[in-house]
Amino acid sequence: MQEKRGLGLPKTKENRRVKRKDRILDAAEALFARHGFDGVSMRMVAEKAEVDLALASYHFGSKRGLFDAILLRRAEVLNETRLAALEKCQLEAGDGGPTIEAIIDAYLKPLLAHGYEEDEGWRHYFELVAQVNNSPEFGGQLMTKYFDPMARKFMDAFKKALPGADPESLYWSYHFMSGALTLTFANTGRIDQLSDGLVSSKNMVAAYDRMVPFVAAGFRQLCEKE
Amino acid sequence: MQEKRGLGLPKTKENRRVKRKDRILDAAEALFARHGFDGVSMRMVAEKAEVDLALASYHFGSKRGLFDAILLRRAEVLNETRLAALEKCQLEAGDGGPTIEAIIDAYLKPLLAHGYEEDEGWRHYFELVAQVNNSPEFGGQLMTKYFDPMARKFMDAFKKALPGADPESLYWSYHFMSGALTLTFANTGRIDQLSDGLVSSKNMVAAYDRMVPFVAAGFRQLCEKE
DNA sequence: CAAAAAATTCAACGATCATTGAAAATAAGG
DNA sequence: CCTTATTTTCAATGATCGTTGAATTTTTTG
Repeated sequence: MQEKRGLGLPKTKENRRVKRKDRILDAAEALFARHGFDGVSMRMVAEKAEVDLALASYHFGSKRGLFDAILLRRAEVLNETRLAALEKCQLEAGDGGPTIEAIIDAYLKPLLAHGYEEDEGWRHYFELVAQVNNSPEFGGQLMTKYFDPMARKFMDAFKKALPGADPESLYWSYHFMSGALTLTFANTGRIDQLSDGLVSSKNMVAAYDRMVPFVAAGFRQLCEKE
Repeated sequence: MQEKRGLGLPKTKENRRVKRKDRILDAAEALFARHGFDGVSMRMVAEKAEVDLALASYHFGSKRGLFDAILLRRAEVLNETRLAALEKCQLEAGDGGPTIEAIIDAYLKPLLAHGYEEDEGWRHYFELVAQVNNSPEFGGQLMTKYFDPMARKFMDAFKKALPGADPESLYWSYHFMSGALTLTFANTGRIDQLSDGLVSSKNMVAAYDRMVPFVAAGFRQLCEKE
């Protein structure tokens, strides 16, 4: 009911041309994050994005194509930011290499870097990744597809920081970190209810401040020699 | 294609009457665990359970009713087992109360107790809980509904074992443990791929042996006074 | 400005969805 | 054995699903 095409202020030219694809991505991202792949219909996406039903299929080929485009869009940004943070802390550390805390920090902090508090798009994206990561159907292959090269670089850094560690323990430690991270950013409100409102799941800085030492201690306990 | 009604050996009487409801629950549990609530149709359930399409609606009222029945069925068992393990370790510990490791052990070990390796039903259930736990739509309220009283008893035990700890840190620590646990039991195969097959996500005992010290160290680092 | 290309709309396709009322079959109770 | 209650089947409902071909509009290109 908003405005019919033609009338209303048409804004700038590209505000109507390229913006439609992005509006579809943003709307679908929010919906997939909340309801999962099968809980969202193309009609819901079209309505939320205020575009014609057929337009998403035209731009992305299929519902699955739309889903993949959403995952890819921010994965590229996130991977670059994480790897940049890793290289930065490696350069600063010198020969000895960075500490466990510094590596974990490089892994976690980028999630808060892209204006997490302000940009609901990133919040939706992390909620989506949390669902994908825990999906037995697609979790393994999709996380591998979009995050593996980045994750392997971090694994190498951990190995160097924890010389002589049991490799299996290293991978499990990373896995535990991934699980803690994704549930935290899943924004389910669970911790709010369990703590009777004492803890707010919206306060990601508070969660971040605790996740780094928590995970670091776990890594050390499990992987530190002697 | 198995056997049509009437012919074939009808087994005992109740083997055909009550067993149908259980067959529906088992089939739906496996399907929901893999595809999520919206990824499963009543027809898929009926086909897998080898019953008529209308039977699940008759027994459980609706698709959502079926879903809730699945969650509830094993939640009751799991909560009892966990609380029994908690009380047992509290009795054995005496006045000083149990250690962090003992409490975490009481929380984690019951997942392996119900014949995890043999009983695929429990494996499916944990996969389902992993998805629910990370679902922004239902995660918070469903986990609260089915696991809150048990979780609060464990929180009390943690508080007693870590006197003077910042309450917020305690809740976050529990949250991180929950995330690590659910992702591990989600069985996504992610860790297999990341480690090039070095680590098998099927080896839950290996994961358990590492999760206890990992999480315990995190709790201590974050919540131990001194 | 005209022609070509890209983007958008419209209408419809066949398939599948969850649910249900009525009929049929089975089990339980007297 | 007869009656009643429960369970199971059957058939159909209206709704919604993802996708698509053709028509129309808008943008780009020459």
